[in-house]
Amino acid sequence: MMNISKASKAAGLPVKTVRYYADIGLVAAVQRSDSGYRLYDHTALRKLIFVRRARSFGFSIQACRELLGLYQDTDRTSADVKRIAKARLAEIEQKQRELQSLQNELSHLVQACKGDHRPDCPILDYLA
Amino acid sequence: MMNISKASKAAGLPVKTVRYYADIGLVAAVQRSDSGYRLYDHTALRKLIFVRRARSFGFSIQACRELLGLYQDTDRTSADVKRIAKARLAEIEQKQRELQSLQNELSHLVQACKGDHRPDCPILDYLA
DNA sequence: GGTAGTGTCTCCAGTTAGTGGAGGGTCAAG
DNA sequence: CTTGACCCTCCACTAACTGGAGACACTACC
Repeated sequence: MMNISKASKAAGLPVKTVRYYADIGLVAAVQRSDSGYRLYDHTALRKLIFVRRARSFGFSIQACRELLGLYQDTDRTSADVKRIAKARLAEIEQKQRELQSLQNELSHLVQACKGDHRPDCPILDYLA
Repeated sequence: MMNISKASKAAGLPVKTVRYYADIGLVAAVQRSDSGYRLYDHTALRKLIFVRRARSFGFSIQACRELLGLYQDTDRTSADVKRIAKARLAEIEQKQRELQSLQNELSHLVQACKGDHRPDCPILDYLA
């Protein structure tokens, strides 16, 4: 069991955000210490990490709830799990394609630049 | 020249958002019609598309301003352009790595599921 | 020329997902 | 037993939209 700052460091999230996720019932602390401190275990930590990654790609809190639900709701049929996961996977793949094209555009920009002290950069005409 | 709804459709953004970007001076309309309608051209459209993609990967409006600035500020030295673009490129590459690992996790989930009507799914124990 | 329907305008209020800070209790070291 | 780092709650604020009201504009058909 670890307290909130250790969990937040390990998850790569601000303490404030971890507390917020607990408040809205997204990732609850496993329990409270006698003095009221939130306590997290390995499982809760994994959920925090999962949420951080999912959030960083624009999945909404609601979508994160659904994704976490995949792991937890034992009343769901296997087919339900698969359907939801597949839909998200398609979104991820779409994001990956768009990210690739963003990367291409920027790396083209970087390579086209001589990187010297003159203000001319071939790409400056690109949108002109 | 096209009006706002045509530009927004072509850019894949809601009209409201395009108007918002104009309001905050991120992507201005090229001009107004006699009746006050915002008018966009090909260049403005490219900017809208660029912003949509950048935003969808968590670049802030401020970061988008900087990225668009790369193309437009002819007072910038080539070295400045390169430095800023490189920093963003590193961020993009980091996002791509994280996206990959998110995809792995989900596609593992999908493949582990038989997709039948029973509630058991091998992954349900993953976080239990 | 009139009017229905859609598009556009501004302005203001609400939402999502946090973030900052005040005010106050807790714990471990010296 | 005090000092510094940590934790708590609560409330206000921010970023980036999003929805809706009220009003003007444009197209198209009668």
